[in-house]
Amino acid sequence: MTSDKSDDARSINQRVTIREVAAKAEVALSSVSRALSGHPDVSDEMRKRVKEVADELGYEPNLVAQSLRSGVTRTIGFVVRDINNPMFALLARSCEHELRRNGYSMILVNSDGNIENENRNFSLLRRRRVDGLIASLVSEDSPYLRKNLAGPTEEAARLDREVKWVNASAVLADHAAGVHEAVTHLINKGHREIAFVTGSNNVYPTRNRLQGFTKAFEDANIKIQPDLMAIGGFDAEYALSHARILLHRNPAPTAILAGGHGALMGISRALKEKNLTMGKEIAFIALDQLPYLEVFSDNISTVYRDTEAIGREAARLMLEGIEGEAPRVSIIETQFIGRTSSQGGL
Amino acid sequence: MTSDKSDDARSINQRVTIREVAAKAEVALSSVSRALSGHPDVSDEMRKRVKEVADELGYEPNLVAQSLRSGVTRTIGFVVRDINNPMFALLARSCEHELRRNGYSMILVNSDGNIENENRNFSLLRRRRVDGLIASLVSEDSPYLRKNLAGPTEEAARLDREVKWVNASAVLADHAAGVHEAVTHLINKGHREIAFVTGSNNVYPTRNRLQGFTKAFEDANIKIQPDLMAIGGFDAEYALSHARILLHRNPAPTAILAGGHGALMGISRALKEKNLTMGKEIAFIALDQLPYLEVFSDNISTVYRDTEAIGREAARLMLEGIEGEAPRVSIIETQFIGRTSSQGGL
DNA sequence: ATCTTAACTGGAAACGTTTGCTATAGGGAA
DNA sequence: TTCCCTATAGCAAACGTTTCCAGTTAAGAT
Repeated sequence: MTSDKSDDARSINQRVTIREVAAKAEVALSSVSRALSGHPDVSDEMRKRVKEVADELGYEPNLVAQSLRSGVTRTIGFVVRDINNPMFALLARSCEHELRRNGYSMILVNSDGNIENENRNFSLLRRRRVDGLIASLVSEDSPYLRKNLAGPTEEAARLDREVKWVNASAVLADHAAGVHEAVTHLINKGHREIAFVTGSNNVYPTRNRLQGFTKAFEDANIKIQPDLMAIGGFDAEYALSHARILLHRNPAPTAILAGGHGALMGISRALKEKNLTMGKEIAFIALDQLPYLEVFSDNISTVYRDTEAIGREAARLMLEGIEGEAPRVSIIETQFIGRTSSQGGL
Repeated sequence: MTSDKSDDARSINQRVTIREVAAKAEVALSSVSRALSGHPDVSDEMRKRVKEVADELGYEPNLVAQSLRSGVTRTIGFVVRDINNPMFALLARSCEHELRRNGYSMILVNSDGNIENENRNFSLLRRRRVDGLIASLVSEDSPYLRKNLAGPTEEAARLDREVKWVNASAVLADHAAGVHEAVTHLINKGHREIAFVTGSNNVYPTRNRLQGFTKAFEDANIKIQPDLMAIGGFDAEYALSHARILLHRNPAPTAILAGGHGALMGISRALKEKNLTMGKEIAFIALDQLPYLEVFSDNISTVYRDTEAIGREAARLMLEGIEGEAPRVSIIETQFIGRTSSQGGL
């Protein structure tokens, strides 16, 4: 409870600066800077002396001043579409880890699915002079995008988004492949009434999944039934209301696909309402391996992608870009993992 | 002296500074600064003119320079014990939201349960001159704590940790109350062999839960059985191996408590191995309302606390502290929520 | 012995803001 | 008229670094 006076005056007052180190070591400011930053033009003697004094005084360089002078903040902004999706937590985590391993910090901001928020977030991060932006955009046709992605001063990397006119790095998952696999699996088992609930198609993952979905039908020479597709909302409410409608259809769907976290939540609630069990009365596949599924719902068939790899890869692309390398696009593969929830339904 | 060439280069590559705004508006630097920062000593005419020019040039203030000059970064560091625990994701999210609402950014760093990492994280954030630190410490007796929490220059707030000798704000959950309620519930139903798997007691939540646990036995005048308590590890592996041992005990436990995310994972795996179903052969209670439980495992009895409120409250304490108010401790209540998993077992 | 060079070291000017101080103009009071 | 405010505006000095440039010294080359 009692604050200690045991430390010297320094800890009560301001922080130690390079100037004080220089004074105590009786050398020039510039020498301290060079000694501490590993500059070659410093004698061993000098480096040793300065380091000793710096340690003794508990000197900790001011990154703010360093940034101002050097023009580099060693900070990356991470703009996330909607952090309610636990997928993003995982992504952010692995990305932060990789960045910090390379001496960068990450500032994470959440757009809450709102374009205006997203724009404000970009602006904030730009004012903070981050060295780079990693973004999972709310929409690929926001009116602010041009301003926010075409900035000349910082690197940009997109997470699972296509923006044709901007030449920045991106990590894209090959959703289509996994979805194709999953749907083909269902078709082969005899399913014809396959429902699909997903977010809006103003972002790449939705469009890409739809491609996989329709291609599977085409390849099987089966006509797709548009009224079994609910495309438009990422939230559980959208999914719940549309799943209800789909389940009342005649003929009822024998299988149902959830295009992400919100869809998964909404659909599972709708199924519970009608007392339908996944893998029994209806086949179910989650088109994303949400992290919480590992814990309890290990019966759920999913389209898997290595989310941590995506975060790590995004960080790598970012660092490469900062190093001056040309932007590139990295594709992460996906894979259907059949478990019991995709059985039954027929 | 810089040449025309470099001036050109600057206007293409570099960002607009206050100096360029001043030049174009034909006023002094200081006037631009005052006009844009809302300083009172500025005529309406001046403010209007400056704002117009600033907008026209797309001026965005350099927060790095502002920070250096003003000594304030409007950034809070959030040091999290182990981000693998989904609890922390939720916490961080609500905290970030509240901070940003008040004009602050958050830098989140993960200690991975390691004291050395934690120390490095503190050091990094201090070098970044954050205005405050919010920390869920790895341990309450780390040797680095004195250095890291007693800093004179930034505010500190603790998340669910007791450190008696430091006078900083804290948010503490009243785990004991909820656990007491839960255990009393079990005792009243006739349980006597109640097992408890939890993390190590070098942090407050473990100790506090233990208090509630033992008090419930005392109040019921029943002797506690120490060999039913596994205290020591936060990870699922620890919980798994100790749950196995506990389940082989004779007499076998009729109920089992999980003291957090890792314990929950480990125990549920151990139960599955022995083909025991929660709520049937054995009663089960999670001493934390992990966020993923809402999605699928809505049958699990828990001790609930409002995690988002904790994050929000931490942010508030931080902001209060920055405003100059005295540190204070905020208690969040907990509550036993009985569902089907805590039935059976007898 | 003198010149060159190499290996440092120190001084001072940036980086982009904020802010204390001083200067000016115009208006009201004396 | 003279004097003193008040309301603005501008100048210049910080903030804590890095880095360019110019010295200094000692050693090697001639």
